[in-house]
Amino acid sequence: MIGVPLYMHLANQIKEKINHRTLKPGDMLPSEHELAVEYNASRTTVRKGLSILFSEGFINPVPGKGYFVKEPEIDSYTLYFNERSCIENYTDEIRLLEVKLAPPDKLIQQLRDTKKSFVMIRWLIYSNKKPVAYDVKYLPYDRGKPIVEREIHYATIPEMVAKHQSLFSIKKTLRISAPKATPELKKLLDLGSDEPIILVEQKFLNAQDKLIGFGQLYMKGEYCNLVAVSSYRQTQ
Amino acid sequence: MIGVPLYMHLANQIKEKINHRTLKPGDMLPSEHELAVEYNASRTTVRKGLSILFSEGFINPVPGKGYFVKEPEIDSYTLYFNERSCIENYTDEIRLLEVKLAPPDKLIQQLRDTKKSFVMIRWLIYSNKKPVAYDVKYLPYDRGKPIVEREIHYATIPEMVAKHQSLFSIKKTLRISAPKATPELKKLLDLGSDEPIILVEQKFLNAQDKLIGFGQLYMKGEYCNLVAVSSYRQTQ
DNA sequence: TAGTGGTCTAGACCACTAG
DNA sequence: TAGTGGTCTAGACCACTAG
Repeated sequence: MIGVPLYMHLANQIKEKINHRTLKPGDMLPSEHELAVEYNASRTTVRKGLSILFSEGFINPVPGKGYFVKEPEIDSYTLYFNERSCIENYTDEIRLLEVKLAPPDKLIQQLRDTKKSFVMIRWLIYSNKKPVAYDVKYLPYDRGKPIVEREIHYATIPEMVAKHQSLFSIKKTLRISAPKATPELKKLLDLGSDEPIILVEQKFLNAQDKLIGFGQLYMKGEYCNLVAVSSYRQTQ
Repeated sequence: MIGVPLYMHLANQIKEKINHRTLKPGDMLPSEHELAVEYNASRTTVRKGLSILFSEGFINPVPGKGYFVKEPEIDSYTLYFNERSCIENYTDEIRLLEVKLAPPDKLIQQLRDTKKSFVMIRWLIYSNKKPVAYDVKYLPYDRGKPIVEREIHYATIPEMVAKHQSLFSIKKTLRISAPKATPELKKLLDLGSDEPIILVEQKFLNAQDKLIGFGQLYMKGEYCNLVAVSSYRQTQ
């Protein structure tokens, strides 16, 4: 145990007790004072160890009472997604279909809470000369700023808005579904009759709740890679 | 600003500077000492504020150098999933199809790193008297423990293993795909010719990397609800 | 060598809880 | 009233960085 700080040692020991069910959800931990005596540590050091367990979701402090073991967050997963990594391994070409002012779509009407104009950009993504995904993005259109740059390289929505926008404190939503293919989509992706597609819709709001980007990525089922893993809250 | 602790005030101010791009990714923050002078606070209090910004993913400390603003984690989402909430709103009945020892499936062979036996449990989930989802679960089979209890109520994998297992420090994986429907599936779910399905596969490993549960949930596309949101690391 | 963050102590005062 | 966690201070000693 050389080199392990005292607060980390304390955190690990308690974590192990929780994993081994010596401490169960709802149980109260020894008080900060008791732990300080047990580990021959100052109260400050004990608190540092406990704050780790708190930030990793193991315990909850209740002022005036004590620390309690939480219920584990079993339903929570972390999903990493962007338009490129979701299909990139398979692609060999990306073709820009169109850049234009967003049409008065039903969908876009709903999204447009501001009076801002939006640009619609459509791409087709190819693998082995065959289309495998169809990407539609809607981005706010500023008169002053040119949209030509957006035509040059394929990019994710965050990459496209990064120049005018901080990407901290952004609210994101991602919706995954398997819609029936429309005739247009069947033509674009050259779909077989039974061929399933996955649709991933992205929505980005800034800290002031203004829409800064919306995207729809339609992928042939077999080219789509969506994996989520344990929410791993590690402090160290 | 009454009632806001000093460390929180400091954290909020710096957070705002990062959001407003006064501080940009890669920039170095003032040193702990400088911040202590600026906020008329002790170094301990400054460190507490900075530790919040660290745990929320805004900054990274580099020993001997200083604190640096991180790149925002734009691709990371939080997804809440369990078998019930993903379709529950639509269901009116859940029928147990079968409980038996897991067959020597290709799939199961791969998963079985241990010599343990597995039970297979199959369910059909109905809405409006029509099947909308098909659920297959594989759970470790202990000779000593009865599996009858597993037949009675429909439950999620974590709920089923919770009695013999701590749910802390579990490794979970979730894979989302849209496979072509097999003839068996078409029959079970009474699928139309073009009707898309979504498959969510869950895998649970315990802290010792032993498989403690595997599940496949096939849903009719229109009954499936999969939404992920910003990974919101809030300390307060 | 001066400056940085990392660990740790021993204390103070506070609001809240529960008998 | 005794015990709990929450906030905060002023200090010590350390390893590491970079000129």
